[in-house]
Parts: sequence; structure tokens; C-alpha cells
Amino acid sequence: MDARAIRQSLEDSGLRCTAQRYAVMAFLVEHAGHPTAAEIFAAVNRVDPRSSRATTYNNLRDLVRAGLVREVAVEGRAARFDARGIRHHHFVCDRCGNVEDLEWYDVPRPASHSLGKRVLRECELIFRGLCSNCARRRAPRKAS
Amino acid sequence: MDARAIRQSLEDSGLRCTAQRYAVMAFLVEHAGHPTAAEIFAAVNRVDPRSSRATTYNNLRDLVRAGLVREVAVEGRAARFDARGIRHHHFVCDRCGNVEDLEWYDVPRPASHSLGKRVLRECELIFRGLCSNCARRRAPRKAS
DNA sequence: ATATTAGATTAGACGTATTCTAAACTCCGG
DNA sequence: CCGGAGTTTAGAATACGTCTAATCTAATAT
Repeated sequence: MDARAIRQSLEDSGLRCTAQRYAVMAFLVEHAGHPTAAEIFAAVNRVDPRSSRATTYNNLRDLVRAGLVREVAVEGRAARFDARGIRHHHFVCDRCGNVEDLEWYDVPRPASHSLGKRVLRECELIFRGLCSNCARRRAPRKAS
Repeated sequence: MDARAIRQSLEDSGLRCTAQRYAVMAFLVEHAGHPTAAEIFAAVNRVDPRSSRATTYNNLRDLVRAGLVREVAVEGRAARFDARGIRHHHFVCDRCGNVEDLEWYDVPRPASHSLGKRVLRECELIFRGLCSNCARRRAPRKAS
């Protein structure tokens, strides 16, 4: 996804392509490691020190609402974000909290009698366990 | 799950059966509506005003570690808890944040080449959309 | 029964992640 | 150029959860 495509996807979602919003989206497209809001803010702010924390949060919220970005809540830790590129599932490490991508495969939907009158938007499959780093030995509290 | 069974499951997990811990576990067994820690504390404290907030959090952490209770992280909201009774999946409402149970069915595991050296502990299937309450009309911010 | 002690509890301070506020700015159409 | 919707900003405020250090208690050993 190049600069033009990012700009286009923002406009398609009815969002103005401001410098700050573009920076957040571009960072997510380039960094698939599921950064936290704080990490995104730090990176964006390093390049353009005018940008603020609140704006980073605002833009992440807007991008998630627009469906361009996915938010992953992790128990007891800051949320992680990633640009919705290739479809994939998520693996969350019990120990260090890092989120990693796993190959995508189809998920069976629930039976409609089970769903009732609920309106289903998406099925999310999350795997939990130890990432390869933490599995090796009880190593880092926060992997690189 | 009756009083005796609760006491037993705590002891089996190497946890002392204190009044406060028992109360937390018993509340979760009786209230399958995925309460937040704050709701659990309020309920437990109403019955026995000696119990404290810190203890409720401590006990929830212990119960989750022991595998007796499941914690569900919800983006931007307080975590929800439920006693692991009958296996089930979870439906999270985009709008009010409530968590509901859906009938359980088998989830296909990822291919081992995709998993790599990670150690898989569990597969969690989460559905997202609107609960029947919120689907009806853009009604409550927080359902009963 | 009683003593022992690891484990549990407490109130309230603290910390971190996130949202709110209100003023200022920017972009664009009229 | 004017107006207004959408954005940005710094910092205050809030929500949620954790920590501390003193005190207490359940389960075991005596």
C-alpha cells in the first residue's frame, strides 16, 4: 500500500487526509508488529513534533471506525493496532503481551438459532499461549 | 455448581477458601452476565462491607490464573469475567460493550507450520456486532 | 485445642492508558 | 473574503487497575 493508496482509502472513508492522520495510517502500514497507541504516537511525533497524543488517539479511533485499522484489546495491557492488510488471525502471548499474525483460514459462523436477533459483523479468532521468544525460556517481560 | 463444589475447586487449585474469594467465585457462578470487576466488587461488598476493592482484583487475578474464571478484554472498556462453566464462545456488542454467550462448537486449530515454535494454550472465538437490544434501535449506551 | 505461618486482606496512594475540554487552526465551498 | 465543519492541541480529567505495608486468618503442625 503506497502513499497514493493510503490517501485514497482515507478519502473513500470520508476522512480528510491531514498530515497527522496520514502519518498514523502510514506508520501502521509499514509496521506490522501491532504497535500500541503510545508507540505510534512516539514514532509519529519523532518525525513531526507538532503532533499530539490526543490526535493520535482520535485518529486511531476514526481509522478503526472506518474499518481501515483493527484494534486488539489485550487483558491488562494497552491495546494494539494494525492496518487491515492481508486477512490473518492473531496470536497473543500470555507472558509478554505481544500480538503476532497467524495465517488466515475460514472460521465457521455460529448457527443462526444461536445468534438470535444479534447482528453479526465479524468473527475473530484469537490464539493464546507463549510466543517463540517466551517459550524458549521465561525470558523477556517485553520482547523487542 | 453448589457451595461445596466451589470450595472444592478452590482447594484443588491450591487457593485458600476465604470468605472474600468464595464470594467472588460464587457471584460469578450465579451471574453469567459477564460482570466487570467493579460490578463484582459492588455486589460482594454489598453483602459483606468488609471486603475491599484490591481484594476483588487480587482474587479475580488468582481465579483467572487458576483457570477457574475467564477474563474477556473489551477495547476501551473494563474487562469482563465469567466462571468457566459450560464451554461457549463470546459475542461482544460494538455499541454497548456487553458480552454474551453463544453456543460452543469446535474451532479448527492453526496449521503447525503457521504456529512455528509458539506454544498454543487456547483458541478463542469472538463474535462482534450488535446485541439484540442495540440492534433494535440505537438504544442504550449501557444495557441492563 | 493451640501455635504457627504462609497466604490473604485492607485502605488508600499511585500509575498507566485513554478520553475530555475548550480554544485555535485549516480547508473548502459560496 | 466569510462561514462552518472537521481537526488539532496541551493539559486536565477520568477510568481502570496495581502497589504498599500493616494487619489478619485459614490450614497445618504441635
